[in-house]
Amino acid sequence: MTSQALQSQANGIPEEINGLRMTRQRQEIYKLLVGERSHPTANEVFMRIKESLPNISLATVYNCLEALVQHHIIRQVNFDREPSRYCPNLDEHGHFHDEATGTIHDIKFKPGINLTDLLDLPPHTVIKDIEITLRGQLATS
Amino acid sequence: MTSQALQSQANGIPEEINGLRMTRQRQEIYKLLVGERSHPTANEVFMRIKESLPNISLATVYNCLEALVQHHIIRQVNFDREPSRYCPNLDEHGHFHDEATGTIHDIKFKPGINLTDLLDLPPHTVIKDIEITLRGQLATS
DNA sequence: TTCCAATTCAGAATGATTCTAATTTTCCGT
DNA sequence: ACGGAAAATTAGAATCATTCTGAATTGGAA
Repeated sequence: MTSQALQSQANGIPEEINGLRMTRQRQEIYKLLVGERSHPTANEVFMRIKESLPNISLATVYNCLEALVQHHIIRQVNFDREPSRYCPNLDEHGHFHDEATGTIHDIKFKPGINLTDLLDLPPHTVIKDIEITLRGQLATS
Repeated sequence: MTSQALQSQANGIPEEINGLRMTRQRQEIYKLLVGERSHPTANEVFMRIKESLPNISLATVYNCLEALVQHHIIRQVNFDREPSRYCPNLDEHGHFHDEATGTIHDIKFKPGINLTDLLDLPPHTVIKDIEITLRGQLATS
């Protein structure tokens, strides 16, 4: 392979992210997630990814998603006990679940807000992760 | 039954809460939840409730918990895709999951905090429910 | 090339939860 | 109290997202 190998590939995704080797399957899945911000489930990813990788298996989709999550390349989002959804937005943000349409929307925090300042936490607590989820409806008018 | 039936029973739980008839099973499950604030799973409730109701079935535990949740008598709490947990605390609060011990702690908000004020929500949004979950560790010293 | 580890794969297994259909209990009008 | 309808309970089967297993493939280093 040419010097290109050192930088990135035709599809623009580097060979390695956060110490995770970006195999073809991982690349395609990551690209799909970045492309459509619809917070798809593993099964939805599986169905859509077949266009580019017709022989991929569902187990691989789960494997890849888990690897991407563990290397902090994407985030896993859960609503109640529904199937997990996956999100390429790494900024601190919440998720709003529109009950009318079933769609998920990223919710930014207003500037200068530090969540932990607002919570009555026990002293010496080390917070690794905060998740905020909202459920409701986008008014029609 | 005497006039007692109109007010409440020996165990102190009324015959009806929020329009839900409090059967023996629902009473015992609710009492157990109020008694120990450990946020048990359905299966943990099932195992512990057998002391007072040896013949209860797991399906009934699920039925009762669902009925209590739907009538806003208790709350269902989910962490990632772990089994659901149940919580009798109806005040608005978050949940802190201590990774070291696996225990769940209720987290109050500091006074005067309105969560929705801090979020960059789309206009005309009707929020039905907010959930805040934290993951981390209680420092040892 | 050759070897070893990582990855992928298909299908089986798991486990929390829900469903089903049959009983039992409760409610209410008589 | 009595009878019937509705609600609740029950045991076990079914569901379904996810994880596991073991074999096959791939990739990278020597």
